[in-house]
Amino acid sequence: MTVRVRFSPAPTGYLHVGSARSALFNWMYARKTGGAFVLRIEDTDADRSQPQLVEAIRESLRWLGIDWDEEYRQSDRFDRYREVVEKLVADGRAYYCDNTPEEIKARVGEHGGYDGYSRDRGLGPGEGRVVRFRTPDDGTTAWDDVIRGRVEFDNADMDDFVIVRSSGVPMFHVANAYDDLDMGITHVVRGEDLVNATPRVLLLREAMGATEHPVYAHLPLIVNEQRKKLSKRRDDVAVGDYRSRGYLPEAFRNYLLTLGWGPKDDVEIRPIEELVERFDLVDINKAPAFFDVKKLDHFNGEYIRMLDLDTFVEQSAPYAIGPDGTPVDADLYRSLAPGVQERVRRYEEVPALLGWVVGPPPETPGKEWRKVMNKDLVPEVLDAVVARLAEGPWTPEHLGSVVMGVGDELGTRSQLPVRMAVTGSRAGLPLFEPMAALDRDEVLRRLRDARGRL
RNA sequence: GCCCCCAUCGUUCAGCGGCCUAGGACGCCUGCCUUUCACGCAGGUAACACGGGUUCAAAUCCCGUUGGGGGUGCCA
Repeated sequence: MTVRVRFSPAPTGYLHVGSARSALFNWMYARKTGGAFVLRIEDTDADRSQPQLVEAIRESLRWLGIDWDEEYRQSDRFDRYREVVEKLVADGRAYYCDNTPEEIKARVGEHGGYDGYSRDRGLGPGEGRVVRFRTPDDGTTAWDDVIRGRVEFDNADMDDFVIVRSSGVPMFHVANAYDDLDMGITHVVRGEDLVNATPRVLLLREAMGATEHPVYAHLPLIVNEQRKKLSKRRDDVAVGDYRSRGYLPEAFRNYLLTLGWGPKDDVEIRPIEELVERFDLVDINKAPAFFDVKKLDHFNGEYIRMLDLDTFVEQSAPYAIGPDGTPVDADLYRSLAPGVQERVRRYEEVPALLGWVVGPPPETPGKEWRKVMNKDLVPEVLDAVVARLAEGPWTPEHLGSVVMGVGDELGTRSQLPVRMAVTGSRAGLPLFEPMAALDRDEVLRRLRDARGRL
């Protein structure tokens, strides 16, 4: 039997970290087994689904290198769902119900939820009527989850849930159950927040005549520092945001994979092919995992440093800009790039490294400034450097020998105060090459300004 | 409230009854390299939630406690 998995997002928001991880694990499994990966847009809720978000989701998946073999949209399939629902009604497995939300609230059954009042009233379709699935009153519904082991629910705890809205539009459970059946999905890999939906879908499948069920694998949730499920509201989770902040898709994908799973040989950062080869659903962890941006940054830094120089320059060039957006000269950037490459963990860090080359240096926090500039001999260093830089060749080599020479003569570290004066920071790129790219007057002005502030 | 689930360093993955005086990675700390920072290299810090069983032997199996999470929609 060939494996068929699916990723089924609802287009109610941008692709976020949690869904991306679900998509990724499905994709990994399909690629590992040579199976098919189906993208199914679950847009049955017309009020909340936004068509333009479908393209945004597809775009984020593509960015992550997650490609799909088939694509469907549930809104194209309403007729099919209505047809199976009619069959369910005819078979006595579902029924029309005219109870209003207020009435439902009053009608709470023994186990909570709707008490099934309309079950045998023989209602037909009509204005304001929904279709409910008639859940069994006893017995249990269970499955062997690849990740969690056996999970069991008492049918008595499930109320007769709505499967078709009063608007006539089918809902999640039917659409999902029918599509998995119709599309021959063999493995359902999704977030743990969906476990409670599984018995309902299983019951629905049986009512639709299914004799076999897919293998279910419920992924542990990705949580924030409060250990709560990542939420679009509270947390910074849109995949697109990571993209624009300068994370590499390979790094992001690789990091995502280490949440809930890891290769047995402990080598975490490696080509996707090797990860696919070692991946298996049964090895996925049960406990929720915290999305640790610090570790993501480390992964991203590693991936950035693995890039060949041309690729790095090409990808990071848009970030080589000053405070007002002025781009750094392309040739200059290229010559500076090796130094940039080993210093950034995200491309968005690039401007801080060389914005001072095309714009004013950033305002240095007073504490930082004093730490460097309140040292002995700083005035002497700055005075000497200003004096000796007034003329002479304007090359990195000469700047270096002047600054270092002053330090040698005065027996102090001369680079730090000069760096602080010129770049506004005590940390950064090797100083003299970018410094030589500034005008002599500009450098002298910055040095004198700093001297004046002492 | 009711239903379902989870529990190893601060974080993450490993460990599926003896190889564990618990390993890797991130973070953090120290040192080396270096007249900045970073990279790199060498070290270090730090965990089996608790209580009962089972067993010759438990981080590993069972039960309970505690703590945490998910769900409980005419959302998916």
